[in-house]
Amino acid sequence: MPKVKLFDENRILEKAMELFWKKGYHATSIQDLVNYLGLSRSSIYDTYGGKKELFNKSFQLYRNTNIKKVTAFLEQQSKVKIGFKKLFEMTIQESINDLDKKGCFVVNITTELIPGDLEIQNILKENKDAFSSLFYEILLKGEKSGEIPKGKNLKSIASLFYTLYSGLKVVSKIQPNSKELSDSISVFLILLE
Amino acid sequence: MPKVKLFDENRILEKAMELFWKKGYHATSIQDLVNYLGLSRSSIYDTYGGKKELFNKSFQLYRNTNIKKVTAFLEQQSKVKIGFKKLFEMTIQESINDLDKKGCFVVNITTELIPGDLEIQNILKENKDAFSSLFYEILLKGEKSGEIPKGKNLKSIASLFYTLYSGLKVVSKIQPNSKELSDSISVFLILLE
DNA sequence: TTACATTCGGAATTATCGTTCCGTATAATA
DNA sequence: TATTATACGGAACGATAATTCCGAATGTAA
Repeated sequence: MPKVKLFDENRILEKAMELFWKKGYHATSIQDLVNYLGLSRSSIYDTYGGKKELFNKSFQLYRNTNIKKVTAFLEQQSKVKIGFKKLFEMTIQESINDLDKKGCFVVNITTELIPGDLEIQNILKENKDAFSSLFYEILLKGEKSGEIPKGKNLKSIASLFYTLYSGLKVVSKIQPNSKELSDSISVFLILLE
Repeated sequence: MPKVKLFDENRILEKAMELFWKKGYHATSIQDLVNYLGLSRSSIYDTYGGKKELFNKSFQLYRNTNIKKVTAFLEQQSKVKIGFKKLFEMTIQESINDLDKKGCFVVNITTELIPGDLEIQNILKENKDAFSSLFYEILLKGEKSGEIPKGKNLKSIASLFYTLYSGLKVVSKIQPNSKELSDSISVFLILLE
């Protein structure tokens, strides 16, 4: 009967995610994965399929984790505007703490695999829509509660949030400067006043 | 005495720039370059050094072209706020026209080669500073002329412009939507009012 | 204890990578 | 016209890519 797996499939998937996140898809070789995961080639192929399959699973894990994290964070905030402010401040702080300068896995993959990978492109579209919708719902809540003045184009602001978030994650790779980024966010959030 | 070069070194450099721009650094092989440039391996190596050297020269050409283009564009505008609006609209239109979905070479390389390439990281920092300074000078001009109300944090707005531009170039790769992006920019530019 | 399905590590395989080398073709000079 | 430095194309090179294969190790069920 089958010998039981000697490693935790999900724990290993997390590690694969870290490596693809840091190095990107093309620059990560199977040898890199063997070294980093501590698994042999055959175990990787037997368990996950191949490089692309392992990548897809890692990337899915990242997206699932992220949308859940952000959703939970925003929904537990009592004040909408402060919630978004905290979210952006958190994003900045994460970039500063990330000595590896990994940036955002989604942003990195957007620029690396488009054009050329239509499957990923569709996934990225879904991901963007999920975040835009989340932002929009929260903004709407703020409008209804009177926190955000009526008459604002909330759809555009939601879209703008995603765009700005992506930009932050690019710029943070170059040299994350806490004051510069925080001040920018403060200026930006005047749009909700 | 030396046979004269049969190809235009700069024209070939432009083509190399196109290919690295579209495919990124790692995903572009020498064979890809041989096919796309119409040159043999030895000609590439004799003329440009190697893959990295050719890439560096291509990337430099892109940055030089871009900063000059944007500088000239903004300086020839009589009205500062309309100038920025036109600049962003132009950026959106370029993304829509770009069926290759190349995005921005600088943004693509930022996410692909950081972390891992300190030389490029420094170049990217210089490039960001050049654009931020340009934006700031133009904003200052608008403030002095009375077009932009006094009391705004122009340094932060300049930095925000660069961040937003980067975000636009990421999001545009997924699915450039003229109305969605234009509306976002309109909302964003309320910050100058 | 025995049987055996499955995991594992590492060698083997095939393809492609970046780079170098070399014989031939070329065109400006003497 | 003869000379010759250089550009050129393509073969060759060693390194590394992704993937497959296989024998030894493993641990559960009979």
